[in-house]
Amino acid sequence: MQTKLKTRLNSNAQAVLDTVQAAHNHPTAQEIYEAVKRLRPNIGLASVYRILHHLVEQGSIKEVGRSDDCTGYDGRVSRHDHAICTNCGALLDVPVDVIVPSEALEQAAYATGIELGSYEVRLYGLCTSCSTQNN
Amino acid sequence: MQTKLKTRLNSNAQAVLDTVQAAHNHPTAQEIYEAVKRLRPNIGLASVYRILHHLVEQGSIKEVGRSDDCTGYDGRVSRHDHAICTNCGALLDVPVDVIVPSEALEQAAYATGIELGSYEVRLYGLCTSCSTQNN
DNA sequence: ATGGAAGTGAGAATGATTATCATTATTAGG
DNA sequence: CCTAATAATGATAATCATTCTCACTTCCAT
Repeated sequence: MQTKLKTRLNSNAQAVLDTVQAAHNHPTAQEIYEAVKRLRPNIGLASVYRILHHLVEQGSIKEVGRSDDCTGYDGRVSRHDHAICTNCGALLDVPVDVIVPSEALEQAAYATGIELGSYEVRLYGLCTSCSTQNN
Repeated sequence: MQTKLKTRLNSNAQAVLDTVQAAHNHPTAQEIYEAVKRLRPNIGLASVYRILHHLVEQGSIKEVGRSDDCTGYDGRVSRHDHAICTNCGALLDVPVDVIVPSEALEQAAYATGIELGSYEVRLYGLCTSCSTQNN
């Protein structure tokens, strides 16, 4: 059975949330663990995972898939798009909204039978450093 | 060092490619392995993984992230969009193209510094079966 | 045939994530 | 202030997809 955290965050959970929100990249659980340990040296990796799941379930943070096999976490929960480097796998936030015409969204949702909640645009290409260095 | 397969596919690689292309869902390496074993009973899981990587590198198939932690493979390599159920994690192909205005794409690419190659729209919401069963 | 390169399958190793469990904090009553 | 119920914790083991290793086979070109 899963442990059910209370609504009010305790210090460990708060430290994890702060760390994720402060991060600009999309840190892995390991990276978050290492960062949080500076504030709360006794925290265990298992707790970090537990807290991250809870925060995701709450909607306070979001999961993002990464090119390597591990999961990244994102403190930016509002709708936004991503750019993904097809060479190095970097995952970047797009700082402007990519607007998709609502008719196109509705038509696609209808065609799949899905009850549309939100959407995301993913841009694939070469990031700055990968397109610069010719390899 | 990685093994370098020749351009012409041998029987194992051909069987894997056929299986992925025949699949309508987005099968995992395990599922592909089990399906291919019916045609080539002696094939090993490691070979399936090797061949899948090779086919991806060739551009004959594509990887897709899945909600569970494993990777799915897609025989449909042309540009298309996906619908993802936020409840059960199902990943569906969108049978129509979701057109994003090219100005929006270019602006976003410029803002991130990425050299744009392609893009994908992801629709999030409840799939038919999940929205029907009220849970 | 034959020699080398490519490809193979079995099983071990890896590494992220999850489960287990005894211990410690926290809370609500009394 | 006790105290008992409950929630949370950290260490560790277990899980599971994927990758690595390596001896063995296949496949050509000579």
